[in-house]
Amino acid sequence: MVTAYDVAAQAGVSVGTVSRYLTGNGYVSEAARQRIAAAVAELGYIQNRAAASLTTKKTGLLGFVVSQLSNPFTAEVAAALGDEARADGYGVVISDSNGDPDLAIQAITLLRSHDVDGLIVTPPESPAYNDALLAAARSIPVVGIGLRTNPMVTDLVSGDTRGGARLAMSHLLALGHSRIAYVGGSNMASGRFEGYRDSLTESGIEINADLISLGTMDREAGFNAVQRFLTQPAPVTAVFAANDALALGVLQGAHRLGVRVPQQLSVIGYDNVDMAVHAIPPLTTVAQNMVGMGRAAIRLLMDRLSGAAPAGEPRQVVLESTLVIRESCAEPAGQ
Amino acid sequence: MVTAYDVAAQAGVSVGTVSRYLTGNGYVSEAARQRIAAAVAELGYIQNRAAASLTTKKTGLLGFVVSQLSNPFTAEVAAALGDEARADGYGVVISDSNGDPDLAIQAITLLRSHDVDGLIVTPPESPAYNDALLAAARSIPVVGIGLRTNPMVTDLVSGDTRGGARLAMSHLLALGHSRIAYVGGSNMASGRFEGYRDSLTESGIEINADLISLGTMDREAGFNAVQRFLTQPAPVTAVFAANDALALGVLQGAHRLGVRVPQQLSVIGYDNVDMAVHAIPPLTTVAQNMVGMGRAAIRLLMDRLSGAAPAGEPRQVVLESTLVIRESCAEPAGQ
DNA sequence: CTGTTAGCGCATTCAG
DNA sequence: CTGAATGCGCTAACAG
Repeated sequence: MVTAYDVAAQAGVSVGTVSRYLTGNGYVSEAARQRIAAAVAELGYIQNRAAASLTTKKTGLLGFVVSQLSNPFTAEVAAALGDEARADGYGVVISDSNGDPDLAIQAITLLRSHDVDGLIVTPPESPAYNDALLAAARSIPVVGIGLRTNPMVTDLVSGDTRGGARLAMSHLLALGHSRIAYVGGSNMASGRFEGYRDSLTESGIEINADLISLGTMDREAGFNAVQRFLTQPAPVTAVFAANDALALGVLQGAHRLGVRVPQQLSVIGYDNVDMAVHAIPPLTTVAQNMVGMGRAAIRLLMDRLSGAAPAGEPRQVVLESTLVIRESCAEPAGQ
Repeated sequence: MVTAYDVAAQAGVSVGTVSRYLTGNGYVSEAARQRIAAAVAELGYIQNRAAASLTTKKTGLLGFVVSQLSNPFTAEVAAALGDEARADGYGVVISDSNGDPDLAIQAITLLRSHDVDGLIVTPPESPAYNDALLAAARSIPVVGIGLRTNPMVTDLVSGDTRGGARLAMSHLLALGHSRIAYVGGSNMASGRFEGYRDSLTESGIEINADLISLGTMDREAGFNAVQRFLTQPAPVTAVFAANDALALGVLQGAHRLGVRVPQQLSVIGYDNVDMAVHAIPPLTTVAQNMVGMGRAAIRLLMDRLSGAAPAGEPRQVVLESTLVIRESCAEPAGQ
C-alpha cells in the first residue's frame, strides 16, 4: 500500500506537508503543492480515510437504514440522498432491514462500528429499534424519514400524506363524485385515511363503512376490493387507493369485470411510482417528493455536522405532495 | 467514546484480552469472557472497525457501484447483494453513478479511500472507468455485473440474455406466431436481439427489417413502435420487447388503437420488473435471476477474500433466465 | 511555510 | 491463558 510517507518521499517534502495538502488545513507552497500532486498521480496514492478518522473523528460516511430497498419509493429516496451526500463529500452505506426490527438493530450496530458520522433511518417501528436509535442519537446526529423516535430526539422528514390525500379527494369531488371508496392499509390512523374521511365530512358526505376496505397494501387487495365495491347495490363511481400498487390492482379488477376506466370508474392512487405512467390507463396519483425527502434528510444532517444547527431541539421538515393528473379519472357516468 | 481500554478496565482484564475476545483469535477464559461481555453491555461499547482495519487491513466493507439505483432491476440486485453480504458479516457501501462514467470513477476513488475489501461494479462502460477498475483490481478483488473489463481481469456475473430471448421466442413460435416484431435498444449485438434473430432463422422465418424497431428502451419507444407495426399492410401478431418498459408501452399503444391483447396481439417482455404483474393484461415476460446475481457476486468476492479462489484466472458465472407466463400471449387470431 | 512528534483505537507480537 | 509493548496511516499541534 502506498502511504502518505511514500508520497512525501517522492515529492521531497514531509508527511506533515502532504497531510496539509490533503486536508486543506494550513499553508502549502505552490511548489510543494505541485510536486505532491505529481507524486500522488505517479504513485496512484489513495488516502486511507480509516486512518484519518482515527484522529479527526470523522469518517465521511453516512448510514442509511432502509426497510426495503427494492421498494421503488425507498430506492428513489436512496438515490436522491446518495447524490446529495456525494455533493457534500460524503459516502452512504445502505443497510437493508427487510422490515425486520432485529435486522434494523443489527444494521445500526454495523453502521456505528464503522463509525458513520450520521444516520438516516426509516421504519419499521419497534421498541427495541427505538432504543437503538436513542442510543445512537447520543453520539451522532440521526434523522428519521417517516419515523419518529420516542421521545422525539431526532430530526424528522416526512411527507404530508394527509394533505396529499385531500388533494386526491378534492380532485374526485370536483369531478362530481360522491360515492367514493377507499382501499388502504389496516391502520385507520394513517394520514391517507384521515384525508379521505375529512374531505368527505367537509363536503357533507357521510362516510360509509361498505365503501372502505382495509388490509394489506398490495395489488391483490386492490383487485379484490374493487370487485366488492362494484357489485354492491349502489356501485361506487370512484376509488381512492392509499398507494399505487393498490390502485393498479383496482384497475385490473375493474378490467376483469369489464368496467371501463375512467368512463365508468375513476381511480386515483398514491405515490406516483414508476409504473403509474405505464398503467392502462395511465394512473392519476399523488406524488410524494422523494427527491426532496432525500435531500432534506442530508441537509438536516449536514447542519448538525457542520454545527450550523447545534444539537438540541429536533427539527422537522414536511414535504408537500402534488397531484399528478393522468387519465384514470373523469366525471361520473351517471351525471 | 468508549474504547476497548474502558471495557478492559471495567472487566478487570487488559486490552489484549478484550481484543482476543472481540476477534475470536486466541484463547480467553470463560470467566474473562463473561466479565467482558458484561462490561460491553454495560458500557454500550461498539468496536471501532476503522481502527481495527489499520492493523488487520480489512474493513468489512464492500463497495457497490451502480449505474442507477432507482432502476428496479438494480435495486433488486442491490437488495440481494446486501442480504448476502450481511450474512458474511460485511457491510455494503452503495455509490450511484447515474450512468455517468466520471461519477463512477469518483465513486471508485471514494470507495477505495474508505478501504473497501472488495468492489462490485456495473456499467456504464468507458475507457477511463475501465482504467479505474483495472487499477482497483490490482489491490482488491473486483467483480462486474454485466460489465467486463478489458483486458478481462475481474470476475464476472451476467445473465444469459441470449438464452432468455430464445425462451421468449420459443413461446411465441410455439403459439403459432410467425410475424413477430422486435423492439429493442440500438445495439444489434445485444443478446436479446441475437436470440430474436437466431430463433427466427432456425424456424426458417426470414427476418424482416420492417418488423424491427431499434432505439431507446423506454415506454415511449414501445408505444410508438407498436403503432407502426400495427398499421402495416401485413400487421404483426406478436411483439417481443427487449425490456418490460418497452413492453408496457406496447400494451398502451395497442390499447390506444383498440387492439386487444392477447386476442389480437401477443406481447412479451423482458426483466420481469415489479410492474409486469400490474399490467393489463399481466405481462408474460422473461425473468432474470436478480437475487441470484447479487448472491453470485458476493460469493465470487468471498472466495477471493477468503483465499478459496487464489487471485488469477477470472471466473464467470452466467445466470439462466426463466419464462414467466402470464396473460399477454395467445395464439394468433387468424389461425 | 515546513519538519517533527505524539497519539487516535485496536490487533498483534512476545514474554510470562 | 494473559499483560505489556509496538505499529498501522494519518492529523494536529508545536517548534522552527
